[in-house]
Amino acid sequence: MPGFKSDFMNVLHERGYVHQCTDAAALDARAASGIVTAYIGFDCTADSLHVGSLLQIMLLRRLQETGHKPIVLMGGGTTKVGDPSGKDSARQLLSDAQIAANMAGIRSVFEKFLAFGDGPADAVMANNADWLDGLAYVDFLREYGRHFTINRMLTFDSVKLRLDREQPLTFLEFNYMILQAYDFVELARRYECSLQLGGSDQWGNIVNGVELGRRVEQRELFGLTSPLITTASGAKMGKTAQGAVWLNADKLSAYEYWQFWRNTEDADVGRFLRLFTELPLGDIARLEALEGAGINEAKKVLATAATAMLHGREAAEAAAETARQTFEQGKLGDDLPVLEMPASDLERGIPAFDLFRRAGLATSGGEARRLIKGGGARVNDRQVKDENAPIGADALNADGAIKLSAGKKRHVLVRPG
RNA sequence: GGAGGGGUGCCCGAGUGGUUAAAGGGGACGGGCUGUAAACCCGUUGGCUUAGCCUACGUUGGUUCGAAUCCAACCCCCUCCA
Repeated sequence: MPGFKSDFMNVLHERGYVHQCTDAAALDARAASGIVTAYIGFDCTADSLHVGSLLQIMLLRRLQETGHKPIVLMGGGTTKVGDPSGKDSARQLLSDAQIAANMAGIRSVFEKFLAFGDGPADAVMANNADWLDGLAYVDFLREYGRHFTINRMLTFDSVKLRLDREQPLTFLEFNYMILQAYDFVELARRYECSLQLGGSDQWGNIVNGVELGRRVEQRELFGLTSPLITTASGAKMGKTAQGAVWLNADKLSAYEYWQFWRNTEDADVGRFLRLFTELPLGDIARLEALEGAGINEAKKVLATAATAMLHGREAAEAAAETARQTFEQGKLGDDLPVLEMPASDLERGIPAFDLFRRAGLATSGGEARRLIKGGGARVNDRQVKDENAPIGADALNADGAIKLSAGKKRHVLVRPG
């Protein structure tokens, strides 16, 4: 690895954040001599971000740590268009109200990772709806559209993949890259922003922005992308038994988030520690050298560190403790998901399959029955044999709860409430 | 507007009148082995009040004892032509 002059570039390279960069040497010189303002755009397609976006958030955090200024760009405008990158078909169009609601859900997570304020290296938040919503179509086309050739746009992966696979690409989506390019120029004007970060799937969009900046503003802009993170066995990162790994606490508890990291594959532990925690590289090298079952200790460190960053130290420790009690001592941890059940229902008793469904351990009665037939369902650690057997108040343990388990890892506590 | 191809379960994809809740693969879930890992092996994978019933192969109608399979109209997608 070539030695860089700036902390920023050194840290990014050492920890494995860099996939491509438009001009690493020039960017390094810029970062070594003063504050660089950089941005990442986040589209508002859901009411919470998930771990797939965590790498981008970490990029901004590293940027700020090394003395530079992050801009979080909310895609209030671009979300109305929809990014075709990496997708086979257009997303359903979101209404303005949905976009606004999603943006509200997403915003809060950044405050956990970045320091916002008015200082020179404080993070700021912007919304591209502020300049995109009011664009006059013909003026915009004349001023910016002439800098884009169709010939070139057709060569970008986001477009090419769709066409190659004979999937429709609407003109609406086709415009996304132009709007994103324009975002970069607009941020350069408003904030002296000179660097756009993003995932590797954003390379085309980012390069377009860099070029547009040079053509219309004679500015030297930079782009830097991070690698696509997959697990060592090739799967896309960010799925758990329950679905997406959300960052908002109301969509995924600290305990479940901790579990997600705890279940990291052996081969990924070192890489994830470098990317998603702030442990010194020396400590990480020591942890990832652990062999056999020993590497589980490294996974716990990873889980607790990552969870602490998002949910706070206290919640992370509590999640670690719950996991310890549940998995290592066979007891009940306080942080397990809880299903509140009316006392009257418990008195009456509920068929086992229905209880598992209501606890969210199966999405339908049939799935719950299959779980039981397959021998994967347990009540208070005893296997359920009869799918219709009523489970009631007599199953409450000394602690006043019933422990339901689906498989070895998924547990829910049922409490009267 | 014209010609041709196509729309099947979470996804991909077979199936061209009955034994088809629909081959095969992927994914997912469960079990085994382990270390709450990977790999591998086994099972399951539409819903329900589950030895039964209901709903399903773009939509709506029709032919037939019987249709995902045949016919008609319509909707949507792809390719080429205008």
